[in-house]
Amino acid sequence: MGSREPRWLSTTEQQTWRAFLRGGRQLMEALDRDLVPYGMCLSEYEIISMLSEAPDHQLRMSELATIVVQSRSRLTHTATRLERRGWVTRAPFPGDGRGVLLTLTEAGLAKVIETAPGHLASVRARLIDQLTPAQIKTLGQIMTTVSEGMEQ
Amino acid sequence: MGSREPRWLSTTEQQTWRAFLRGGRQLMEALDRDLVPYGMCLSEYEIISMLSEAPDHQLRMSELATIVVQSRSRLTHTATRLERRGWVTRAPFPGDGRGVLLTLTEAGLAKVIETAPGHLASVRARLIDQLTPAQIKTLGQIMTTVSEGMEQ
DNA sequence: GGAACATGATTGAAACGGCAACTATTCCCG
DNA sequence: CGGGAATAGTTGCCGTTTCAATCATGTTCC
Repeated sequence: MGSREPRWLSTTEQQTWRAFLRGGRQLMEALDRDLVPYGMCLSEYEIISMLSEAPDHQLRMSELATIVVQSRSRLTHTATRLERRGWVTRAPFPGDGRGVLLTLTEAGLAKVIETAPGHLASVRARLIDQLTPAQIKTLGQIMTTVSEGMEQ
Repeated sequence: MGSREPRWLSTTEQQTWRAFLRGGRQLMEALDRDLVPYGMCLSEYEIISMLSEAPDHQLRMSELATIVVQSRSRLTHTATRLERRGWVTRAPFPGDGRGVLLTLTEAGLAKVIETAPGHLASVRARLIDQLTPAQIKTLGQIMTTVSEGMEQ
């Protein structure tokens, strides 16, 4: 039944898709590079940054994994590394013996505070300040749509 | 001189940035997952796909690395893997003894042709078909701007 | 209550990617 | 022309990520 010929992308669609791929890769790479002087990469910063905003600076592993879009296994490994650096600690999750609560330490919070301005400047320079307010708003709508279309 | 207080992101700016991070990660992850049945990941598909569009199905390593935004080292490793699967071959680059020309094999081309429709459907379902034509156009402009701001 | 199933997290091994060192070639310029 | 600098690519090592298997706890339902 379904046509065997796929619906190819129009010129505009293809340009958009290619620009998204290339631009996205370049952006992530640059943000990672900008974090090297602080001794971490973006995915690690995301973790301690999310923790710093959470109530009591703590989140359950599974919830955190969902927020930062990482596999449970990856978060386990990364959390172990962050723990070794003294930025987070593990504790049993109250009320559910399966859960683990990840908590930001004083040193971890200090690291977030130290890193945030530089990272923020990086995001501004490479993304936000390159766009008009209208583009920023549209980009937010687009990526929210994409994201929502992906949750299950 | 420069203010010590950074210019924080406005609510809209922050929402956009977070949605971009999350949505981008989710999208890339989904596209990778959709390629598993074909025995490759997105970054590998990009390589053989670009080769399939190039004159004589061949490109110089350095040029290809720039196009797909991968480090030379990474491309070397990946090319070796693709070579082992019989999808590409290496040859000296004519006219420049330092260069290496990567060529798509018959089998490699067949693999691209086999994979393209499914991958295309994936990009459509998860990104393109979720957006209005106006959004698609704007997204293209945005990501082109971001990309151009990053060259050099 | 307990068997079957689902969920949360960890583990170890293998695959992948980044970095720095290295080789080979080409370019630049006196 | 020749020596130093730049460019292209590879290599080995090591840190990171994935994958499948595992363990522990929770939930469901007869």
